Order: sequence, then C-alpha cells, then structure tokens
Amino acid sequence: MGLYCDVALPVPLDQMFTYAVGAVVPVVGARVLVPFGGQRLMGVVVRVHGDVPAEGMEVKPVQQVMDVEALLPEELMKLAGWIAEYYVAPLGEVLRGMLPLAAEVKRQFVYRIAEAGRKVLYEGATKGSSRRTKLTAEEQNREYAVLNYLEGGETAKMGALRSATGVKKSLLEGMVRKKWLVREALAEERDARRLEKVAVLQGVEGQGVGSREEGVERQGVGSREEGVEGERQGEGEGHSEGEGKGLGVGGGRLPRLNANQLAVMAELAAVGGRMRVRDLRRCAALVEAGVPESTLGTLVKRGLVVVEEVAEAFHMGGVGSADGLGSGKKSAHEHALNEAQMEAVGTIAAALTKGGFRPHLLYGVTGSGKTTVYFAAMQRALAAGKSSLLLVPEIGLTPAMVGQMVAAFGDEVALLHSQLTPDERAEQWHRIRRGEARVVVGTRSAVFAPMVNLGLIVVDEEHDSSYKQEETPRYHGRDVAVMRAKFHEAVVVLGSATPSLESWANAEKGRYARIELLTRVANRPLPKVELVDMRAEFQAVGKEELFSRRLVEEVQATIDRVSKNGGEQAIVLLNRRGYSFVVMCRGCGEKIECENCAISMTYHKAASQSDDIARPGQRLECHYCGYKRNVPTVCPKCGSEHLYYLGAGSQQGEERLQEIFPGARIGRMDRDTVRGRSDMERLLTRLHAGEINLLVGTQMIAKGHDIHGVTLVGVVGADFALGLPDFRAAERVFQLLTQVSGRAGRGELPGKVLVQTYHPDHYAVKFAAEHDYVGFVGKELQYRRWMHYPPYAVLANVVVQSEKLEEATGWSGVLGRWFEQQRLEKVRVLGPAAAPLVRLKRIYRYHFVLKAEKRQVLGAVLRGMLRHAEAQGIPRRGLVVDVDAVHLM
DNA sequence: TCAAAAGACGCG
DNA sequence: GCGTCTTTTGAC
Repeated sequence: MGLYCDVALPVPLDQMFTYAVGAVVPVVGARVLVPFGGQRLMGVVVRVHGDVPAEGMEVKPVQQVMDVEALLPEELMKLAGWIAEYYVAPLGEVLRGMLPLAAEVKRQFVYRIAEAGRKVLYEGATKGSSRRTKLTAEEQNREYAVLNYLEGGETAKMGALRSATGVKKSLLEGMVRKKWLVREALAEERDARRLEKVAVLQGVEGQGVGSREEGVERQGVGSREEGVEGERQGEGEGHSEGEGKGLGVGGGRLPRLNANQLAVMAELAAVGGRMRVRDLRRCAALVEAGVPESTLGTLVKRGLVVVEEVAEAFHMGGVGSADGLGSGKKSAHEHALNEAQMEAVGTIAAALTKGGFRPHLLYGVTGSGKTTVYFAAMQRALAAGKSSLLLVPEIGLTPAMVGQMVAAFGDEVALLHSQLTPDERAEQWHRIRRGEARVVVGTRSAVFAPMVNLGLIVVDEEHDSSYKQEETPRYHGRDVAVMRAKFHEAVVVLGSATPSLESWANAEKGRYARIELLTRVANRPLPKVELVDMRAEFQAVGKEELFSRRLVEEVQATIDRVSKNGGEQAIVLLNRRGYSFVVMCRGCGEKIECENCAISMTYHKAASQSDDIARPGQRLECHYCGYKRNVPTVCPKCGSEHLYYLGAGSQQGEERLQEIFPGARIGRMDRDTVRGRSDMERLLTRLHAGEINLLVGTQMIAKGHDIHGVTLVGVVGADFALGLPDFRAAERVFQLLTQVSGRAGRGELPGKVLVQTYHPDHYAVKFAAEHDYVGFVGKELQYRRWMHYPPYAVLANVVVQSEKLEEATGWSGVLGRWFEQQRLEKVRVLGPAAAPLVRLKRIYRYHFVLKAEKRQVLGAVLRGMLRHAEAQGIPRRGLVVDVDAVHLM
C-alpha cells in the first residue's frame, strides 16, 4: 500500500492536495516541492497517511522533500490552522506568510530547439525571410541567432542565450508560443537547502549531533595519511573506533600541537567532536584566548580535523544550555526601575516562573517607561532559559528601540522587518530557528518567528493599526500573538498608553491581567493640554488661518526660551502629507480626482530644503495608488483657470511656519522626507542635538520618540477624522491626540500641548485633553454596546470588487439576495453599499458589513457565502473577506 | 489567414 | 495564482 501526504500550497484555494510519497517520507511541518498544474510549488505537509485517493484522481509524486525535521514546529502549524479558520483564509496562503524562505527555491528553465524551429531555420537559410511578422528586423535576426545557437540540440539557460545573442525574455516566450522552442525545467536541481560548514574531529566522530550523511562533501585538504604525525600521542579518551585514530585531549602530552591548536581540539572534543565552524569561531573560550581563525585551517592541513559541508540541519538545542548567557545578572535597566515598573516586571516575572499561558495588558501612560519594563521582562525570560519576542509597529520609525535592544542583548538579537532582503530575512530566520537568537524584535510578521523555547511575547503599542495585515491572510498581529502565546503556554504582554477597546474589554472581563503604570518616570507631570476652538478663532480673525494666534504665540515663546540644557523644542502635528489635499475648480466645482481611484489628488509643491530625498518638481499625487500627474493650469473638465488649492498638509505647514518664524530651525517628518530607517535616524539625531527646534510632521512624529527638549506640542486638524464614516473614528482621534501629547515634557522641563479643534466638545477631544483614558473608554464602550460594534460584536467586512462596475454591483446583488434568503437571525448584514473608497486602483468596490455576537456563527455565514459565490460563478478574487476589519474603507 | 489578446478552466 | 487550452478580436 502506498503512502501519501496532504500538502498545503500557496494558492487561493481552500483545499489540500494529495501527493504520493517516495523513498523519503516527509514529516508533518516539512516543506516539499511538488508539481502543480504546469508549475512546481513549495508547500507544507499537513498530513501523512495511507488513505487510498478517490477514484479518477491522478496522484503525482512528491518531487523533493526539503526538510528532514519539521520546519514549522507543532505550535506554528496549529497557529496556522487557527488563522486559516479564524480569518477564513486558505491554509496554504497562511503558511506561505509564515515561511520567509522563498529565496531558497528558484526554478530555472532551459530552452531547446523544436521541430518547427528547425524548419524555420532551414527555410530561412534557403529562401530568405519572408514570414509575416510584426517583429523588427533586428528582433528577427535575434530569433535566428537563438535558433542557430540551439541547432545542435543542446539545451541552454536563458542567461546563456542572452549573453550569446542579446535576446530578451519576451522574445524567447514568443518563440515558445510559436513552437519554435520548447521550455523545460532544468534537470539537475540545485540543492535548495543552505549549506553550512561543520568541523569534525577525526577519530572522535560524534553520534547524531544533528549530522546527516546525505549531501556531505569532504573538504579537508590534508589526507588522512599525511595526518598520522598526530596519532598515538593521546590517551584515547575519545570514543576511538577501530582505526587507532583516537586522539585524547586532556593529557597535554601533544608536543607537536601548540596551545591554540590544543584549545580548538579541546573545544571540539568537549562537544563530541563535531561543531559548526561558525560556532567554533564564536566560541567564548577560544575568543578569550585569542586563538586566530587560521588555527582551524592548520588542523585541517594536519588531518586532525575535517571540514564538511552539510545541508543545514535544524537544531532544537542551544537554548537554556549551560553557556552562562543571560544567567540572572540584573542589567543596568533593572537598577533604574521605579516602584511601579518594578512591580510590573515582578508580575510578568512571576507569570514566567509559574509557567502557562498568561495574557497581560500593560496600560502605561506616555513616558511611564514601558520599554524599560519590556526589557527587564525579556531579560528575566532569558535568565530563565526562555526566548522572547517583541513586536513593534514599524521598526523604521523606532531606531532608538532597536539600538537599545542590540546594546542590551548583543548577538542574541535578531531583527525581522519588511525592509530586509529575502536572503537577509532567511538568515535571521535560520538564526532564530537554531536558537542562536533568543531575543527577536520585529514587525507584524515576526509574530511567526520560529522561536525556540518561547517564553514571552510583548506587543508594543498594541492599539496600532499597522498590526493588521491588509492582504490575505488578513490577520491581526496582536491577536495572533495572543493565540501563539496560548499554544506555547507562554506569557504575553500587550502594552499601550491607549489600549484598543478590544484589549481593554478583555482586561475588564478578567481575561487579561491588567498591569498599570499611571505616572511618568521621575514623577514628571503629564503635559497641560489646552484646546483652541477654531470656530471662535475664525470669528475673531475673520479669515481661515492654519495656525491660531495662541499656537503662534506659544511656539514663539518656546523656541525663544533657552534653558540650561540648551534650547527648547516644539513639534506640530499636521496629519496630512503634501501641500494641499484638494484641488478644486471654482468654474465647475469638481475636484481633481485620481484616474484610478475615487480620491482627490494631493498637490505637492516642488521639493523644499526638507525634502532631502530627490523628488523634484511640483505634481499631483494619489496617496492611495501612487499615481502622479503634472499640475494642470486649467481645469481638466471645464477648462476654467480658477483652480483652488484647499486643505493644508505638512509641506504647507512647514512653509507657513518658516514664514512666521524666520529664525526657527525647522525640520519636517513625513513619508516624503523620511523613507527608510536612515532618514529617520538622521532626523532624530538632528533633533536630539538641537539642530532642529521646530518639527512639523504627520502622525509619524507621534510614534514613541523620546526627545527630551520638546516642551510644546501643537496639533492642527487632527480632529477632522471625527467626521469620517468609521465607528473607530473617535478611538483613533483619541489615540492620536494622546500619543502626540505624550511627546511633550519628557525631559526635565514640563510640557504643554495646544490642540486646535473644530470639535472642542467632542468626548474624544475632551477626554484626551484631560489625559483621561479610562473616562474615554467608559464612554466609547457604551457607544459600542448600543451600536453593536466591537468589542460587543464580532465584525467582518466583505468587499465585492471588480474592474467592471457592472460585475461589482451585480455580484453584490447576488450576495445581498442570498443574505436575505438566509433569514439570518444571529447575524446582521449591512449593505450592499458602495464602499467609502468606491474605486481604488481602477477597481470598483462595494461592501457588506456583517455583525454577530458569536464568532462561530459569523464564520459559518462567511463560509456559506463563499460557497454560494463560487456556485454563482463569482471568482474568488472578486471577494475580500476581512474578519475583525480595522478599516471599513 | 494567422497571431496576439482575452477569457475559461483546473490543478492532486 | 498560474500555466494551458479555447475563443474572440483584429490587422494585412
């Protein structure tokens, strides 16, 4: 009876595929290469079984088993299953997101001449070219060159053809279509696994220390015969076998070996005679003794050690070993803890000691030193032999945090974020998988880091919406973190000054233990917040001004003040980038919209001095699809010359501030001036040095920066979001106001905040001004309860989309009717309605919002809907199911 | 009349 | 999702 395995493949199909297993039987959680359609894909084995496949099903064999052990441990496999179920996503796509190893599988094709190609070649040679074609003469010549090159019948890779004939890929594809060439997969497969070098002590071959015979190549230069001079001198304390090659290391009677060589030998012997070269080089004893790396080479020459290249094995060991790392020493951080922080660390440490799944919500006001608590807790975890994972919203925006991590944990830190190249990502991934990096910092997808002996997960700024993935699988990093902690029986800490309502409600229900840090470090006061009523301001001034008189006055006073620590600094939040976010025609009343989206285009002025990134010239830009166009002089619709630029963004804010405060040293922080981590670092360095004393920027400036000189924060137009059709609008505004206010007064001097608002009586604004988070959630939770919104209901957004308007509306109708027929009692369906962004990147979008009390009920309805959609011929790509949607846009 | 482009299909 | 097979479109 044959053996089969079910494989999850990275395709948008909610099913597994069965393959026949060959000589090598994969384990669940291993990757395999399998043929699928005309292609070959990497998938993950989810089941190995002997079930006879259904009649009429052609079962193809597994092409290659890529991992000997499960690449994904049981907990991650379970987590993947949970995500697929919870977020209604295909398991294969979930797994693809967990494996950053795409870099390791590359498929290469070779080309061979076909019969039709030969014919063309011969006829062309005798009769000359007379084919009907659209190709240029040059391209035709290239085609003949390719045919000539391949005439002998050999195959050639594209690279070879390109260098020989200058042919392009598209031309080759055309030739394949015309059947002149055939394309086939490269026969010999590059070993998809990475290789690593392992030093093996001769004669003391260790048993089963992760070694595998397969794929081993002997690399040693010296032969065994030459190496005999070292023989017979030891006391045979190693497990010498047969050949009399035993080599003792404890005796010290090895006159021909110098101290360095002995040290290396001793080190190798101590671990059973086998060690990865990179580990050996890094080994503490050898580094301390100053043993040069060349010593190993000498030993290889003398035949005492052989270096093998082995397909990388995954070791589960390494963590908690007696290497003395992180062994309970209190770090500098812990000494600086105040009482509340101490208590917080104590609570987390107690949970770590006790073991088991323990979720915590760490509610700490801005400047209360949450980061210090995370560090101390992670250190405790390390001391207990456990690894820890810190999730942050965006690494590029918090270089300080990364710096501190590396300073505190050195080599044990691995970073995972979106800016890594695939190779770098794979390298970090493997370091973590081997247990070399036991402290991992990363963004959303780092929640899948293959941690060894995971003890603690910290989610910093847990309320941040960047934890929500906005493509399939649409998981929420924070919620996945909690689930992962559950599967690992680990401790999880969600930290924020403005916890999401979901997390707060969980704490209220007692599902999360609450830890509070209610005062700032060193008892610094929270800044005073003053509201500036912009309606009254308009009446008094009689015209629309971006900055109120109060704000101008305070900024002036702040930058004029010079305290003993140097000048004070002010920052101004203007939460839109660009110069003007609406260009309107007074002739016809139309706004200039993006060609691809139903979105007003943003006007960007020619780059100012702050735009140190090269982005010259003025333009209109769509902030949703990135489309750019020239700035028209007349209205594209009616030809009127009266184009007006409305709504100020950060670029205009900077310009206005420069006019008002010509002496100020102004900096700007938004996506136009800060693209990568280095831009951010440079800007922050200038701020810390006092080179900038007035900073204007988008919400980026609110994200966790700790700049001690900032004593004034101005907020301009942040409450405009209150008018958006989104039930989370109030929560977002409250969070933004609180977070940006938190930038003020972090040094010795107290801070002040001025909030310009058109909604001075709105509860989100008022509670934020009073630093009253608890008051705000109380009120907001009430509203959510009345309106049946999360956390009192589970919600899913279903977007129906197509490039063709009729399809989008037609399919919405089909689904709407189905929902009606179902007479659902436990699920409320709102819609179909045009999505707030009814056209995005050329795609028309309609949506339903589903609300239910029970997750299972909602899930069942969504699955039923997908089945119905499939039966009705609605393509899967026409539907986006977003469970726990954060944005309903 | 043929070739390129768009659409339908199914993958084990 | 993607390669393959089929149908439609379109240009000489």
